[in-house]
Amino acid sequence: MSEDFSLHTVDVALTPRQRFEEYLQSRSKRLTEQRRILVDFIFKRHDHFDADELISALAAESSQRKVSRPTVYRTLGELVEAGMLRIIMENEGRAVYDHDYGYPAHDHLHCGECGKLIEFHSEELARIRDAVAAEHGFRVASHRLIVEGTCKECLSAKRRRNRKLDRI
Amino acid sequence: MSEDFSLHTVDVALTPRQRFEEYLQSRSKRLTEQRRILVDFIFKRHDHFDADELISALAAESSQRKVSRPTVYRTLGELVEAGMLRIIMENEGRAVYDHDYGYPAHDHLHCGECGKLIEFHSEELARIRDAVAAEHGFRVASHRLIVEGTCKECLSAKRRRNRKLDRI
DNA sequence: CTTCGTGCAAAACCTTTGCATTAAA
DNA sequence: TTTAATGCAAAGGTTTTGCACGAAG
Repeated sequence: MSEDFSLHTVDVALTPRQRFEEYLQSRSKRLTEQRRILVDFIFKRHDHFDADELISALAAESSQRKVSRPTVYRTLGELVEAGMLRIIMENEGRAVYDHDYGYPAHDHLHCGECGKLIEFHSEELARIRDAVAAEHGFRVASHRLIVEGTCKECLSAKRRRNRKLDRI
Repeated sequence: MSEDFSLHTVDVALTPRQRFEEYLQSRSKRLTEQRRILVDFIFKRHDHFDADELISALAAESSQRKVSRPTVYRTLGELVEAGMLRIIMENEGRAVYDHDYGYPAHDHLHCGECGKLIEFHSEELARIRDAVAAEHGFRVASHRLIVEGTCKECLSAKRRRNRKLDRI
């Protein structure tokens, strides 16, 4: 049983880089320059991204030495294994990654008009999830919830358009 | 506003094939032999599948005339557009489809050990989803929730293995 | 030194598309 | 008879892999 909680009892005071180092050491993997660049870059700010966006953004930072595409993919996989990133959805065939470390658990509202992702957190949701799982004797590791729809801004824009049409 | 409810007020008494015919007619599309084979085959029983499994299963039914791979993909897209199928997850790069017609709304527990998908329904969940969306002025179209973890059977198997190890 | 990681190019893989042919309506 | 749909083959686009070289421990 104890190993099942180990993922959740990591020291949250560690920086992402330190956390990643810890993971790498535990697997006898090496902290290379490329992995260092990537973990620092990815956790510099909180946002959602896909592999291509990451590679472009990295290339834009001329100060950074470039990291090859295969290495980016390999490192993304390691960060997911380490529990530091998670894939929240597939957008047009590309996996969209989200921070899963140093940031509170959350889910997303996804606007189908503008593509925006709005984060929210609900304790109640976790409670229901656990209750349902318990009914089935299922042990929860995590969950992924995306609510599809239209955001406030796009709804307003639509209403404006409709009002205009009404007047014609 | 009225158009926003139209998707939910379709006549549920229609068979999947009839429902699909209705959709096709509304778009001036034709009810071809291939589309008939596919809609009948897919809705013959309720389960989750990916394009490849569907093609194999169809090929196994020697009685059925075969449908080409591109046509299968095209028809799956149409059934999704018609609101009769939905993609619940990506499994190893392949889109996993689930019935979204003639079957009550539901979400899934996904066992990471055996890959099983367990369905459940929760009114409370929909309530929370709507409350959160309302807080953000977001209009909900649908949602996708997957709870990852380990199912009862795989937990038992694991416990058996552990007990054995303990005795050594 | 030994082993692991990187970069390059090529491959793998699911899904989509162009086009000539076939079949709905 | 007109227009949409199919099947084939080939292309698309993301992600993965084989392998020789380079770097970490």
